[in-house]
Amino acid sequence: MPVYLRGLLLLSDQEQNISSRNLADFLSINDSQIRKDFSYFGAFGTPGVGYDIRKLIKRIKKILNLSVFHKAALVGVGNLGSAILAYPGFRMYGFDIAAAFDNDPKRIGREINNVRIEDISSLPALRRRKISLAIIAVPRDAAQQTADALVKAGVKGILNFSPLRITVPKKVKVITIDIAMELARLPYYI
Amino acid sequence: MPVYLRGLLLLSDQEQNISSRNLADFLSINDSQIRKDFSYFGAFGTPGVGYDIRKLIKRIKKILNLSVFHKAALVGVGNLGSAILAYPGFRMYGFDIAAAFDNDPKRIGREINNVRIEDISSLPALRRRKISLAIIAVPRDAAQQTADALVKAGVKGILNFSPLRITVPKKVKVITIDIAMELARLPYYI
DNA sequence: GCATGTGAAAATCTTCACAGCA
DNA sequence: TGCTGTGAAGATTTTCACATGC
Repeated sequence: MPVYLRGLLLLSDQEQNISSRNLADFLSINDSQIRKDFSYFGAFGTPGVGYDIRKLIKRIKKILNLSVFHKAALVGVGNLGSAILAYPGFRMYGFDIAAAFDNDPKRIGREINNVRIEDISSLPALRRRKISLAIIAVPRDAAQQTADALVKAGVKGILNFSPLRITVPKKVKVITIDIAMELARLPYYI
Repeated sequence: MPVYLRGLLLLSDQEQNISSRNLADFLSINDSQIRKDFSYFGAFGTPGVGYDIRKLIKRIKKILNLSVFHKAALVGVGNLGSAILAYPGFRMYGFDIAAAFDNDPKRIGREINNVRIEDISSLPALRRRKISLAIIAVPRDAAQQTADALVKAGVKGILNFSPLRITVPKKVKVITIDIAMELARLPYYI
């Protein structure tokens, strides 16, 4: 579903409707895969016409729990963290990086993209501020303690950029992006 | 295999041997999955003992074509690109970011982590320098033209950080990391 | 006894093919 | 006619269970 959503968002300013066949071509997958996947969530399209892209986006956003705007916190405002703060791509999925934290006094108080960098000791306030998503972009040695602090602050989902395996209670969902590992997949194909 | 490699690299400074059971626990997967996967590439372990971690790492690196050191080029030295240049995690997989390119005259000539930033017009030299992997970290509007230039320069594998779908000849392998899309997967679970 | 490697079984995922609707 | 939604078939992946080797 996230992949379909991304494809549809990219297509939405070009077309009004799309068939499963055309979306499949765009995403380089099989068309009945798409129809089958959508069918698990009920009917989305019109026979003979296809899918209304804007409606479909709304529907998928609802399924993915993206129809309400979400606030996310960023922990670690080094190079990677700064890149994330400056990245404009979150908005179209219904996200806002609403808070940023670091432990470096030189960074605290600065502002990037209208977000003021706070001291990491203020993490517990996330609960009160109703921020339940976080992005970890700290050095690897600090990843686990950051995760612990986030969980304590009531965070329910974490996007983790450290290559370390972080341990959290299983009610908390972690998605890890290990850039080096992704790069390491390439030589196999060449 | 990349996931196994990462786990083993993390474990290698703690243990000498590991059983499929223990590795499975560490990675939160099923143990026969691991044995089955390894069996496709021949026998790796010793019954009654398990797997020699260092040997296993060597073996998997060979399978993934990581046993020779690879050079990679980075295109786009903004925030994200700088983070990638500064990231120390590539080395353990056998990688080196050996070149960096940008089109901003203010950045060209600077050095980050012993890599001098070159003008993007020098991309064609990648072929001569035997660099066949590249990382695209440019603004989204420049992603496709960057990919085109890389393909022309003989690059065979691309790690793409732009959310746009880039089109390349099918002999070129592209792995896309869309940070916003990954974050968008979290709210479903919470 | 302990853990691998592997056929066989079970579960899941993908594709086919077509009835039915716009 | 064109395309959806979906049972059924086919393909693949995952798990089981155990004979074999250290």
